Amino acid sequence: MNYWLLKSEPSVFSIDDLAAAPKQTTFWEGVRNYQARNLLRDRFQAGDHAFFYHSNTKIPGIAGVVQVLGAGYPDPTAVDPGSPYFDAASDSANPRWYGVDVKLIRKLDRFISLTELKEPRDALADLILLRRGNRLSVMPITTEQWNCILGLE
DNA sequence: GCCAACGTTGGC
DNA sequence: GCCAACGTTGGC
Repeated sequence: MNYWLLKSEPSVFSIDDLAAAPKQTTFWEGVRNYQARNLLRDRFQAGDHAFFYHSNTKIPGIAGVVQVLGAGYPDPTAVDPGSPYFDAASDSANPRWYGVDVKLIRKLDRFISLTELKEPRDALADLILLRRGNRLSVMPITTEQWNCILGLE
């Protein structure tokens, strides 16, 4: 059982989009960064939990909690020429990009903004999200960090 | 919209 | 393998 944080731009796919999706489930597609890919491919397991983070928006922050439904598997959008995530250099016989299925557990009662997460707090001092220059869109969260953030809610 | 920080590409 | 150029991310 692992904890993660998944970033999404709400203008592309928001927590409300997930809430409105069939079975409140979606394939987490379009991740095109190798470090994030390695996590999706090698570390994600059924039953893991993740925060749904809204990035690149007016008030960035954590909007909800999702459950990982299974291990990562190849991202079909990588080999779909019609997809905005198409990667001409990828190859379905030797997949380069991975994603996972996730299901909404719940929207947070109270949105936790990045500003609030940045308030000095020992438990979140090492949160990857807060590292200077961090751009990872899929990152691990420790149990302590997870509990601390849920405690803020 | 700006731009700092970062990742990737490709010439050499 | 180096590194300049370029493209992207994402907070502000």
